[in-house]
Amino acid sequence: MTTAIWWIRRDLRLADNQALHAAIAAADQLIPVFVLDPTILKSEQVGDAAWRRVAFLFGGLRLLDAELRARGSRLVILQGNPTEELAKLASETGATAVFAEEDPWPYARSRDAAVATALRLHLVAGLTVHPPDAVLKADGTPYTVFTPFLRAWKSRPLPVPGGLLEPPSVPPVPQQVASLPLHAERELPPNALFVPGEAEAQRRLGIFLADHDLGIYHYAENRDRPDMEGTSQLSPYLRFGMLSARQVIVGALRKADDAPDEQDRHGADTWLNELVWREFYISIQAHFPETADHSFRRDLQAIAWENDEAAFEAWCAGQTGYPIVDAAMRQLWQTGWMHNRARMIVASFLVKDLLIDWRWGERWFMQHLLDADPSSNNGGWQWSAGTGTDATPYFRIFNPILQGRKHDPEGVYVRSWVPELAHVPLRYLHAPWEMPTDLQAAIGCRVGHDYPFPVVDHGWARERVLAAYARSRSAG
DNA sequence: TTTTGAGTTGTTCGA
DNA sequence: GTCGAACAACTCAAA
Repeated sequence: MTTAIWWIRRDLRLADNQALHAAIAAADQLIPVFVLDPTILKSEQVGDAAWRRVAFLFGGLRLLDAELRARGSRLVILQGNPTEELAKLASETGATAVFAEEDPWPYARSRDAAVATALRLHLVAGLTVHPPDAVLKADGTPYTVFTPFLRAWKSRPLPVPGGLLEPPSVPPVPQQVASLPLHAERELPPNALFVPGEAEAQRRLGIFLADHDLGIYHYAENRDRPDMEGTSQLSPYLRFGMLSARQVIVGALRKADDAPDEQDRHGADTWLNELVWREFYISIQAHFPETADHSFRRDLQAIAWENDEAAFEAWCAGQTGYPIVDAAMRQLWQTGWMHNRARMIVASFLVKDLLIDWRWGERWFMQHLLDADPSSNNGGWQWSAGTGTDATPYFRIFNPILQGRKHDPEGVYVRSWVPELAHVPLRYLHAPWEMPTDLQAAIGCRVGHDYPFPVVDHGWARERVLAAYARSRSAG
């Protein structure tokens, strides 16, 4: 009788789970384990900032437990240092091996290295369709520019072994193994935007892939409109592995192949590209772990950030006086999610307009986004800051007024998240300080009283950040 | 080794 | 209001 441990980390699913399959193939008894790691939970909890993520995770774990019980198994919850907890479990049960999905996040790698010194740890691919070492340049070094990476990625055959896509039957758990209860500080409200679980993830994927005005075929036209539900909103599910990258990418490729016309195919292609961006940033993190807390570009490591605490608080609270920025930050605070276009706008605003270190924004996103993934979040912030892998021209600075007018042309997004601006005429909605004072009084929205003045003048801030970047570049 | 083409997502200004 | 050019130079990838 051999016993194996399936160590679940960010792959909360039964279908298309290569680590689970490898574990099943190796053992007669299987112990599915999730270790509540204080290092992760603590670092994510500043105040109770991460309560929503924890609640989403715990909800997902409970549902995974229910799915396992329906198959005669169950989920074992442990708490503490993973090496100690797993070693203890292995000695109690006689488990001889641990199977887990590979994760290139620097903390995950050091954690796994520690576990591997104590136990036979098998790390199995699955976080991405193509593991970081599978997409390399001809000379064996990693890509650092997206487009060539995309070409190479697409030229690789898609590994789709048969049978993996269906949930497997799971061997039983030894009787004596104890599990801790899951108590979240706060539970997700019943009307939460995101309901956890593999079944919900599959349901949402099915809806996005179906033919309708807000589906994959219209993604290319709709994706930049935060006032519409034109994106898949699958990111929290990918983050916790309630869906596999392969399930999603196979879906996108099939829809691209089946597209009735060129425009539909373009929609599916555009969405696929976004998924390849995820793979790209995971590859970057695997090969350049130092970029987790440093600019990828060395010449931009010496920027003299302003780091004004009060300005940062205004940004966090959605009180900057720029409506599109405030709408987005309040959407994040209230739902744990933010539209992708809005992420770019608030990131550009924090870094370029407020001249605040991109790491501050990165941390805020990590704490509040349900989908916060170290690789994608870091890559996105470094891209916005212009410090990342794809050198964006230094002069690409978003104008929050123009971005608002362009991407929220009817003001629906701003009005739904910034209710004090609900009655501001569209003409002034993205620059309310330009409203005549008698109009402000008439509609009950006095700028400086009911809604803040801009924390910074965009034109002035633009010159300031250009100068700060120029100084760093000439110093480096 | 050298050369060549290209690089997610913009803004501003002046005609 | 619309349109095209300027905004710099640099690094990467591949031939």
